[in-house]
Amino acid sequence: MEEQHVEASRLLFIRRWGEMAASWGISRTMAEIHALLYLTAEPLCTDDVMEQLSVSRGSASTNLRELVNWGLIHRVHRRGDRKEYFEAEKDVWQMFETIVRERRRREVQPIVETIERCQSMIDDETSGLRGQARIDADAYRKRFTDILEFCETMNSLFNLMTKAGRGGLSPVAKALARLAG
Amino acid sequence: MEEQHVEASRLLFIRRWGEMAASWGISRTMAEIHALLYLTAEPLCTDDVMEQLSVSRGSASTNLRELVNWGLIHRVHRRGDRKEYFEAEKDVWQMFETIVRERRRREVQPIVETIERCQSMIDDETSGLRGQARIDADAYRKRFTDILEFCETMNSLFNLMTKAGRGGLSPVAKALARLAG
DNA sequence: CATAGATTTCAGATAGTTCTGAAGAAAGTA
DNA sequence: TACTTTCTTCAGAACTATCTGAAATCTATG
Repeated sequence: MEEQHVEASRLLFIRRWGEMAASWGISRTMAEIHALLYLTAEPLCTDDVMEQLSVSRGSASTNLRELVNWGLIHRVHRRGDRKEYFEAEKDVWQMFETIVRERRRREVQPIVETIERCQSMIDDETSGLRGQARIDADAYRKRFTDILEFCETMNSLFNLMTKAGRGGLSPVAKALARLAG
Repeated sequence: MEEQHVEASRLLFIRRWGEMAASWGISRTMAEIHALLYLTAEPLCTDDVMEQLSVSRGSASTNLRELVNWGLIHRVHRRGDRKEYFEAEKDVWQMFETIVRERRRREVQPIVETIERCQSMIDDETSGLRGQARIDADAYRKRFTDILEFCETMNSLFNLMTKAGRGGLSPVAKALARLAG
């Protein structure tokens, strides 16, 4: 086999992409399927995925559905063929935007909602407090506000990143450099 | 108890911060300890953490060490007291920088290294390939390059952000919001 | 250097997640 | 309708991550 290094690089990438999954809150198999489809030019069917990654039909089915839900892969129907095929989004920036949108929804949004609730809980009560209790409440209020601002900054950063990809990094970099003084 | 809402908001925040942990690749207890220390004005010792969060000594010890490794909390020594106390970084911007730095190291860096290896594996071999094998190798090269470019853009953006952050969170947050539209 | 208090470590227990394989549903075809 | 192929679902199995509790280690002090 002359292409053994090419094939090895393919396997290495799939493996590593899967190993990274844990720190992204994604299951290893789901990430491996995504990597496989990202590298493969033609759409693959469930049996291809099962065979290439050595996973069961149930797992392949579930993880493919989840990837479709995320919007990272699409179903492809071939006329005259009963099977369903799947194809990954190949535009990296589009992929990134999708991942960011999902992660923001899962990670940042719940915190924002909780903080807002925490703030209103404190506001309900602060005016009636005196002495140390009042001081404590004010300290919490400050911490909650800081976190909220932090989340908003994260959101802006995410927006900025997706923009940066489209127009190129340079305009964003300049704007930030100006800010940094 | 007049402060029951204040206390409730404290518990709610700690709980939610912990629940979020999974999608950040951080253990729940570690996140809860961080939330507890973030909200508490005075440094706490291991026993305080054990009592307030109902966790074992071993778990408290391990998770506190891990938080120190991340740089999210500091050890505080009190003269005349053998116990060690822990205090969270309260500057949210500093916290943001720390989290981003760690996540980049854990999530982005390994991918970059893998891609570089994949690329060199392909380069070793491409010139000798002809026909379909050559076309496949070129396609892989393109996919790897796309991912690498993406990682580099992320890195640049993080660098700029942390630079921009020196002047305090609020102006940066506002400027980012404006930039991001 | 012996002791008591504090911290760390780690083998085994527990809890949580993901996978498997087979049954059943759905959809196309004769 | 009966049959075939494909897809989905889900109970139980397998695996992984995290915690517990106690023993070992460390450290300050008389």
